[in-house]
Amino acid sequence: MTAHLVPVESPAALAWSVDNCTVGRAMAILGERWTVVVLREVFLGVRRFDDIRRHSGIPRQVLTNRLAMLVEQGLLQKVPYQVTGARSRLEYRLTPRGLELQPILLAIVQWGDRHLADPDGPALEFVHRDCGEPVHVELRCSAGHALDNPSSVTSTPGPGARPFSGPQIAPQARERASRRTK
Amino acid sequence: MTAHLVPVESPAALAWSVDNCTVGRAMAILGERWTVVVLREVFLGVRRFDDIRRHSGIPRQVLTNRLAMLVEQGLLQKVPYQVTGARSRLEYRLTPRGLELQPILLAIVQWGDRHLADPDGPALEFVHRDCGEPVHVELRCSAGHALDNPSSVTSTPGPGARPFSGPQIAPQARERASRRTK
DNA sequence: CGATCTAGGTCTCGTTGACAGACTCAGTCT
DNA sequence: AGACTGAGTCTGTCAACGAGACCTAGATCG
Repeated sequence: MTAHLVPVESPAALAWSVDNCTVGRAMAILGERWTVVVLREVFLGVRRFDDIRRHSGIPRQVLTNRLAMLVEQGLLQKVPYQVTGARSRLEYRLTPRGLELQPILLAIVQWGDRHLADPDGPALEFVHRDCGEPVHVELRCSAGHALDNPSSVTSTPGPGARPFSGPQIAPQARERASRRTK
Repeated sequence: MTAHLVPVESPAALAWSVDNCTVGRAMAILGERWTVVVLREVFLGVRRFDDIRRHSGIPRQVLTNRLAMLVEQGLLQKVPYQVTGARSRLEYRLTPRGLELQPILLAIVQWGDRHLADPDGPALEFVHRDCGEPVHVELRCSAGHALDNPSSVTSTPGPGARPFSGPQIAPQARERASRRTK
């Protein structure tokens, strides 16, 4: 009889499928090494290809890909601009959908500044345009309560929840028919 | 004289180096395809290797790597557990540093639910443990003002700011030196 | 006893993505 | 005409991803 070291409960979340959880989908967009850095640049007002590239150090090809992907996903749009005495070119601006990423970006900045900043502090601060005070992200429920510690948040299945029907991976001996497309 | 199509201002952010901006560093951790999905699982209470793998569909090798990286970065820690009649094993739990990622995760969920959810709605909802009301992320400045639209946030150089000293990319001159060897 | 199950991994290998460096192209400036 | 500039494309190398098979220690079953 072995005494267990921590109480063993089976997490309720395991009963629910997660294959339509939007975290996975969002991270399919945001979860590439440079995507969020590109967005940071655009939020900072750096909107032109070479400006972004020089300012952030992203390789050309990668920047091309990321920008195209972000346009395709509807987070950025191309807007023509023209400096006097040059031909018209395109710059990248946030769409409304892209603007709504701001809380994500600020949450990342907030965490990064707290845990990854240089000893002399963060390079960049985000402030309220009206009063100049620094901005932070906070959690609040619809009843208006501020949620200050992480454990006061819990999760429940939402309207789109589906029961978790075993491993949708490979049940180990699935018919080995369809894979060979070579 | 060519009239320009949009007002052309040089963004102030270009004057400041961004190479110690914490967004880049944070994304070096979070900006891998599956990292945030792993974190979601752990936040949901799914803490064991195979549970995470089956529940989320992450490939084994990738999960191994992500977990090791997250432990190394101090976001997760290994805690031994034991189900009765089995040997002691390890599960992964959030460290305090990891728990502080919750706003990021919730900001992603919030954006994803709004823009990427199935028509029947999100699969998962996060609620206040005490009152059951859904949780959302909001921006607020230190003076207590709620910031509801993205343009009321602006950025200024912070204490660690350094002036931007040209392209730290390739200082290579544009000389057509050598023929390409095919 | 040997066979089997299970959790948590490795190993191998083909595909995709990151990245650097060179080349292109259209319009402008000298 | 020649050089410059912004925004790319092309090419080749190398790391990361992803699928599937294999491995291992302890528990259990026949």
